[in-house]
Amino acid sequence: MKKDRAATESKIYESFLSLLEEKGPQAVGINAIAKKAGVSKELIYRYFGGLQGLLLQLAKKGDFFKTLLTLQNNDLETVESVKDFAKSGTKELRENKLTQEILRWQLLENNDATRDLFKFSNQQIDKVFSISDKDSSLNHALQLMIGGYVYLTLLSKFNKTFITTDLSSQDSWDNFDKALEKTIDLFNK
Amino acid sequence: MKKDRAATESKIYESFLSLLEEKGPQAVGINAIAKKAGVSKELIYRYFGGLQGLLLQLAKKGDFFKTLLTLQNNDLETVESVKDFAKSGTKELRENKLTQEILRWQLLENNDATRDLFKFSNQQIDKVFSISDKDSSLNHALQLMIGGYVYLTLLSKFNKTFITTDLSSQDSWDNFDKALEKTIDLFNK
DNA sequence: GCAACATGTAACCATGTGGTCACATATATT
DNA sequence: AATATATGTGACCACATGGTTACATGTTGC
Repeated sequence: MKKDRAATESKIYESFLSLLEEKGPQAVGINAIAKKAGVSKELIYRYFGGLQGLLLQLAKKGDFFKTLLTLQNNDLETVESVKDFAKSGTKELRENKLTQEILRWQLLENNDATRDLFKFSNQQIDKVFSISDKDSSLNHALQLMIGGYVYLTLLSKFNKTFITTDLSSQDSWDNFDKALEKTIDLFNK
Repeated sequence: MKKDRAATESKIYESFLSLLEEKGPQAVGINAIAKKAGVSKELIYRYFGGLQGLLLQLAKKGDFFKTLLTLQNNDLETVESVKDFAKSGTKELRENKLTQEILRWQLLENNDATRDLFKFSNQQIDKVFSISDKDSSLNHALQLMIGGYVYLTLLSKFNKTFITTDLSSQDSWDNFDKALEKTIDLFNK
């Protein structure tokens, strides 16, 4: 039997990530992770300090919101740049399943184990989305719409429609993008 | 020992409701309900057909969205009536914890047990929020904002802030309402 | 009163959970 | 080579889960 701690740690961490990504927060447990990694769960406690440690590791590595953070460098002075930013942001959100599951998780609980992870991911969100505008109404309108985007994205995992909108159709998301752009325009007129 | 089936059924159903309302979907289980009702769980199977039956009962009784449905009668022709409707809707959502937990539940799973409940509650949402406007952009903008309201409401249970906004402050919700109103205005200009 | 039925309980089952344990085996150190 | 240490395993624990069973007791109809 070969022994390779680095490889084992990697197997555990990757199993944890893919489990979260594929099956959501509810499916993430010590037993499930150990089984998926093909390893004794004792090692998860020994190497990571249990589930809490794995979440902390995820927080530190922070391999979510990457794309959004690179966009952060863009100046957001012109209306066009804000619109571009919004469009990239919504796309990133729809494509990044791991981020989605972390956001879903935040709607379920907030305890010692998850606190660090959420704290970090929220810092990321703050960095990206803190668009301080003179017009506080625009700020709140944008925050509502961003929240709406998150909500509809999470909802689309289990629901085909929201009110009259088909969440499985790319057209719908294009329309949401357009509505978002138009709102930005209207507030800037 | 007194025997009163009606009273027992009521105890079970009420325990189920308050458990869902207070602790969310994850806390709702046969054992927990039976324990809270102070009754043998066998009776839940016998009288309701298990958890699935309880959910079905909730769907049929449908004692959520009541306030919103009475508002439905308002004509939504004038801009002012749409704004009033929006304001009442957001208030109702923030106050109705049971509705909130059902909406939260929809973000977690969709299986045989929950299907009927979600189907019914979505029909209610559709009735209330199907504002067909000539301007499809306004429609999508409103849907994003409604979704955002739902998201932020659910988020506020475990999180104090979203981006820069204090979710525990009434002012914040007033500002969201104002932003919603202003958006409606801008689209109608 | 007595039989039939409705109502209620507690024990039990298989399974799953997080967590710990003693132990085995591979790798490093002396 | 012998010893110490790092790595890995499987059994085990207490507890909780959904679900079923056998049984006891209250209520009703004859």
